[in-house]
Amino acid sequence: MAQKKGPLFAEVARDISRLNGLLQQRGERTASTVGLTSARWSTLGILERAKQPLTVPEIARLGGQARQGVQRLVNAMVTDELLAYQDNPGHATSKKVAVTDKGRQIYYSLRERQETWSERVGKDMTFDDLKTLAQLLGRLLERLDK
Amino acid sequence: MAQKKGPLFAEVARDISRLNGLLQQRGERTASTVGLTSARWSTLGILERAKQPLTVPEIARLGGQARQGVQRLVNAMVTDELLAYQDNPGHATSKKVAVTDKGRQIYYSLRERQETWSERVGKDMTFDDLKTLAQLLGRLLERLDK
DNA sequence: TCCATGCTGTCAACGCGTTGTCATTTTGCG
DNA sequence: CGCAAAATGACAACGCGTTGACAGCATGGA
Repeated sequence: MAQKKGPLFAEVARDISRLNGLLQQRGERTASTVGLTSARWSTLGILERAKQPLTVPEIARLGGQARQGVQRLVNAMVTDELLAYQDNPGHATSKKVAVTDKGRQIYYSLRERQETWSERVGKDMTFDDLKTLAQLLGRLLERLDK
Repeated sequence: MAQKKGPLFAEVARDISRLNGLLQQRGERTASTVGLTSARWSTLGILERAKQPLTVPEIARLGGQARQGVQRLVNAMVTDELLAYQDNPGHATSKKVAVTDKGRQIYYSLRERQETWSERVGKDMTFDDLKTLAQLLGRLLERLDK
């Protein structure tokens, strides 16, 4: 190997942490305009992308989070009528979680807003840059996931 | 523009959040072997990279965090003798924060460990890949920071 | 010099992630 | 079929990030 990857990797790790903070901060701000938090927003996103009701542990696995935290979040969101529990034919106690009309409506209004924002942020990156970035991050993710 | 960047950007954002989680989890595990947390580790890192004592607000700015949270962390680390307050000639109440010998020793033992780990993780990425990744993340960071 | 403005430390409340534990249900294997 | 192992919901404790508020110090301009 010509050069050490370690320091470079450390820089990447710092950048990711920093970016995550900025993105979350931005997400928090955007989401708050409709009374959401970024955690709730991304939970809605997971369910919408799945296009079907999921159990709490399934949501947790898809989001790479502890099921206990997701449980707490989902319970709160059910109380707020963004989500609703449905009976799960295959399981007596682990109910399916579905997005309500209210939740869906809020989610898509945020999606629009985020769309225009991300277009603006990505202004000085080409489509290919973004694709490369997504590809590299994906590889890293795959590597770290196991 | 040939294709929409929005969805791609959303994917990048999700990847960053996910990677941040995995990296923090890993950092937590590594740091815990010497009785540290990843937040304390990165605080030590900021001070070591600065190569000089800093005030709490300076640390917060460098880390992109709220000064109140950093203050709490630093106070705890001073109690644990990882950091120490020094008088600040230019300011009566905002003391400088310095790394103690104990803190420095722990930090560098972690650096070694992280070095070998990151070499292993970066195994299936070339040096150029990592460089490209760092460059793209840096651009994004710069864009979002303002 | 004085005073408005900003910076700093501290305390509090909150959101959200983690891990651990426990009782209960579900599962899959012998 | 039966039973051990895994999955699930719940509750708790904790770490660490945020914002808001408030009092005291620092700084710069009138």
